[in-house]
Amino acid sequence: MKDVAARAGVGLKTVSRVVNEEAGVTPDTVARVQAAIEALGFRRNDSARLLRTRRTSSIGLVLEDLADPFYAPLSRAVEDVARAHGALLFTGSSAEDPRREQELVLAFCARRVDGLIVVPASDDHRYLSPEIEAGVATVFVDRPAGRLDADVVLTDNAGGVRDGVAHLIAHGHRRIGFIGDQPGIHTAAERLRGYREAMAAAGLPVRDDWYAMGPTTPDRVRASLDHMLSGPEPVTALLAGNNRVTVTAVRVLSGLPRPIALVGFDDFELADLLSPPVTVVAQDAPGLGRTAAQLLFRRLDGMASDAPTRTELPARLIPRGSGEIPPAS
Amino acid sequence: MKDVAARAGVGLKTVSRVVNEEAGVTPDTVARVQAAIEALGFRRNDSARLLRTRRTSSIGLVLEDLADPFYAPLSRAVEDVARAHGALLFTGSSAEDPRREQELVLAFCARRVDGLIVVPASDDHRYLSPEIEAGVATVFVDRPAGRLDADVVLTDNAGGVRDGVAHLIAHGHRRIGFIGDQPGIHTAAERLRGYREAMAAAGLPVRDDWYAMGPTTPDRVRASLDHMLSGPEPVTALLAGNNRVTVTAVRVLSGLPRPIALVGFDDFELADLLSPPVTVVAQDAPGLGRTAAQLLFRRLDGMASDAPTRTELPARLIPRGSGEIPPAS
DNA sequence: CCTGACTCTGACAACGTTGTCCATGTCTTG
DNA sequence: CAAGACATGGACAACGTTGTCAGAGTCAGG
Repeated sequence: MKDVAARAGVGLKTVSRVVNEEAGVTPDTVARVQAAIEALGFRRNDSARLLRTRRTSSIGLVLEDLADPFYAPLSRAVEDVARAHGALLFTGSSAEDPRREQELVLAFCARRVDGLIVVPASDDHRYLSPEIEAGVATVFVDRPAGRLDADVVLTDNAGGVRDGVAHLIAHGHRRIGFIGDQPGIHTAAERLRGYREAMAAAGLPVRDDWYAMGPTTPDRVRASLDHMLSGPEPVTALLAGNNRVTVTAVRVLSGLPRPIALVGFDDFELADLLSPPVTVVAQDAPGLGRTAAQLLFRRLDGMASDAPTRTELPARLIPRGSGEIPPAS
Repeated sequence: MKDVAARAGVGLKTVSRVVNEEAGVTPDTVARVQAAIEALGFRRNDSARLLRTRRTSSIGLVLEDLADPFYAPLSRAVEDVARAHGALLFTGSSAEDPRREQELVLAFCARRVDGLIVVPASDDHRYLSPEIEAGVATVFVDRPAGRLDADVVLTDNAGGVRDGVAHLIAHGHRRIGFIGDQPGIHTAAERLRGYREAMAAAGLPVRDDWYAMGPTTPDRVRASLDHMLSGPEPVTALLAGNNRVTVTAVRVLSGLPRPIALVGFDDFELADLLSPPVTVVAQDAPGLGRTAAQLLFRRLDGMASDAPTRTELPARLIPRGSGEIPPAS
């Protein structure tokens, strides 16, 4: 910048003014400075600029896995909102590891991001309160923060599962199974709750061997499913608690002599091309990201100190056929 | 930091030393400083630090769409390598718009990222040469840079398609169709080349109505496919030039009275669950990202000025059945 | 007791920008 | 023509850190 000033024969501050398109510079001078910038290939150093202005125009996004088909569109939505607000996006995957989540979050804070969007991997976010007090706007998405009162944007997991189970009930099922992720994960617990509520609302019992919670590896899902199908009162329909479960379920069910009704949680590409096409309860992944990001920027634009909010986005049942298979009589 | 120094009763530089775990500070002093840091909730401002050290420990990734099932795992692989090198990752989607690509790249440069990984959306990257000369390591992925000599990591697109076509030929096909993306896109052109080469290698002609290049919207793909199937010498097998084409092709083909052999380019989840299971030529998306990122950090660690390299990763044929349907006699 | 070597520590400048404030020159108006 | 208003430009400090260097203290050996 010094070089540019020298070459254009003006003061440092004048170059700054030109770069920032501030008013109060003669067109003639502007031209001279522009020429010098061009000639020297000068590019403003935003790090320095931001050190001075104390706004980095960047936000950090921490999620479980950037490559996950659910989080990828969420990230993209966040990115779009960030772009609209002139901010750049740092991303990081926590891989469901609380320590890694914290590392990432604190690294972003050290970079002095303006705001943070976090899909919690840990259940204790008190480490964040000094940062929040220091002015880092923070929005949690998909799962609520642990031991911290902060903005959160969620899917109505319980409601979605209720709709899914109700769909199965409406098609004549009475013995319905549920396979979900580890109960410590908030979304998994919520979905289980939805399952119980829907069954209860229809006056149906829930046998202990009709539901299983735990890691959603193919082996485990397969075992749980076998168990549900071979007990004294085998289920005639299954609600799969997330997309990994759904995929494994489709594999197992396709090998069965007669089909079993299935509703999956989370939509996935090509669900409509399977046979039978898979009915799902779809979350609005881009919606979650967009909503969270918009909330973040609203905080940044002034409503900083309002009370934390909780937003719930509906899940949507997409009937495709697999939920409409009637129970064997 | 000033406050910390005052509270601990030491000089500014000593705090700096403690924060950076530099040697040569009495354990006693370290403890006092640590206590002060703790008490004040101090966190080093990396922006300032990086202004001084001229290394931001961050890299920028520009790709077409963060949410795309091909690019998401690529990003994740880049992120993992970056983390291993202690760097943070900026991401941005160009949405195949050259202007947006340039905006993102230059914004990252203004932030003084150490390096850049770019999936080109434009065909002219000369705007990058001043940055590269200024020391920003740059690696292109998936497609080569335009009018610029730079590192690039590619899939062997032509080779992959050759294998796919050879697979179809091996199963008795002679009239094979190809539907690809717009010919201006490097990967699409390469794949078309592979198709032609494989046909030529087998001594087979290629009729003009056997291949179609253009936007891969469902409508267009459907039209192209109809055309190939209804001409005087209808194709008996299809090579789909990317995953969007594959999906549409599966939809159309499943409605046909008798099946047609299909090989898709790019693997996709659940391909094995469709009926028939879809044979594909799979790219190694994480491999592309990993290789590019590793190359980037090698550049950063010293081999800055070596000549640009070109790396080609193989594509892998995954036979699943849809390519083994014999031609109607 | 002096010297030299060594260990800690702190003052200061610098990184590249922007905000503040003042100086200069020009124009308008009474 | 004088005086004030306005437009333009520049000097300087500051943002929060680190690199350089030199000063202060400690210790061992002569």
